[in-house]
Amino acid sequence: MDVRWLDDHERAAWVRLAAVLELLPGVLDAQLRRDAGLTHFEYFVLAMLSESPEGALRMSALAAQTNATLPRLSHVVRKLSDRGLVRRSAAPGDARATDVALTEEGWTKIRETAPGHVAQVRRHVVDALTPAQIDQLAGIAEAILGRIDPDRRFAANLRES
Amino acid sequence: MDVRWLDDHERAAWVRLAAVLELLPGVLDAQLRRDAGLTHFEYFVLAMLSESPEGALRMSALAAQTNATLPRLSHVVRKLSDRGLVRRSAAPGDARATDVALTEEGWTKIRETAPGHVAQVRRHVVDALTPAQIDQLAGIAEAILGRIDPDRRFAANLRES
DNA sequence: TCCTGATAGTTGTATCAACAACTTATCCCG
DNA sequence: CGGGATAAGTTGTTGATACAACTATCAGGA
Repeated sequence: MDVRWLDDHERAAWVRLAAVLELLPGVLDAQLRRDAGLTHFEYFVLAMLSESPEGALRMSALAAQTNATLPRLSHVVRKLSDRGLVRRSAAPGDARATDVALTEEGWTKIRETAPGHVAQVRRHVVDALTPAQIDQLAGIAEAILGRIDPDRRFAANLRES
Repeated sequence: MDVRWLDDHERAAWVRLAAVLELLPGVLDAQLRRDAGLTHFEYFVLAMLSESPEGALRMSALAAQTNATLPRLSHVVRKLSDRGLVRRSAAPGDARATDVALTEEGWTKIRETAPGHVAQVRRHVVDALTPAQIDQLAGIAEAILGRIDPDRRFAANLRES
């Protein structure tokens, strides 16, 4: 088995990407925990709901949009429900299914939280790049997604405010 | 508080980057768990050791290079030690400190594991990009790191083969 | 010398995510 | 109109990480 190792350019790029992969999630998570008492994943769940018509989604649809397994989502939704941010209701027409909807407090929470999160994204990512780099980044990430998520189960309708 | 929301270009780039942030670690982790029974973090620990002179490092130095807290590293090293991949020894000259070194089995493990991991990185990242994009990516990641890790505590001596 | 503060690590606890097992309901085909 | 197969969620258990508390050692100054 002979290995195609990375050349200098490739390694420089990968090493830096790996560092971003390691550090950036922690930075975003920390701000949300501190300022809103939310995990990044919990924030993302609320955000996806807020962008759906009526602020409600079927559990399995929500799981697909957030790239979560159903068990994971179930636990998280239960806790969000305990905190009064979402409400669960039996889905009309299919007795197996459950619909999740933002409560009034949930709407308030996401409206209050989004600006700080966007500011964080701006500070640490968007504003660090030139307009040309922004477009390059879109192309690069798109190309990588073509490999790791070929049928766009996840990234399809992503729209983080 | 008026918010500077993201425009279309910015959002396109961020949404895709966020998707990569969400999916890529899982892909890399899965391959290592399946083929080597190692967490990505455990692999990274072994890799950092393998690139140090003598294959040994002080605990705190290893923690810095892997961006881990000392408690986290302590737990992981204990388990790697139980599996016979590393050995802990009192550091000469400072009775507080601990040196961690790869065992012969540890060397074997990292040599066997590296090719598959590099292949994975190639398949999902490097080979998805043009040479121009490789260089763009290095620049973009570098710029982001300038914001999230200004004094390069982490990315300094990163050298993932 | 001795005392204070800082450094290096370990251990224990609570939180979060992955996986497996289970319940209930729906679909579809004979 | 059964009945097996699939789908939707929930619950329980395990493994992993963050955080806090603790022990032991070193460094430096009164």
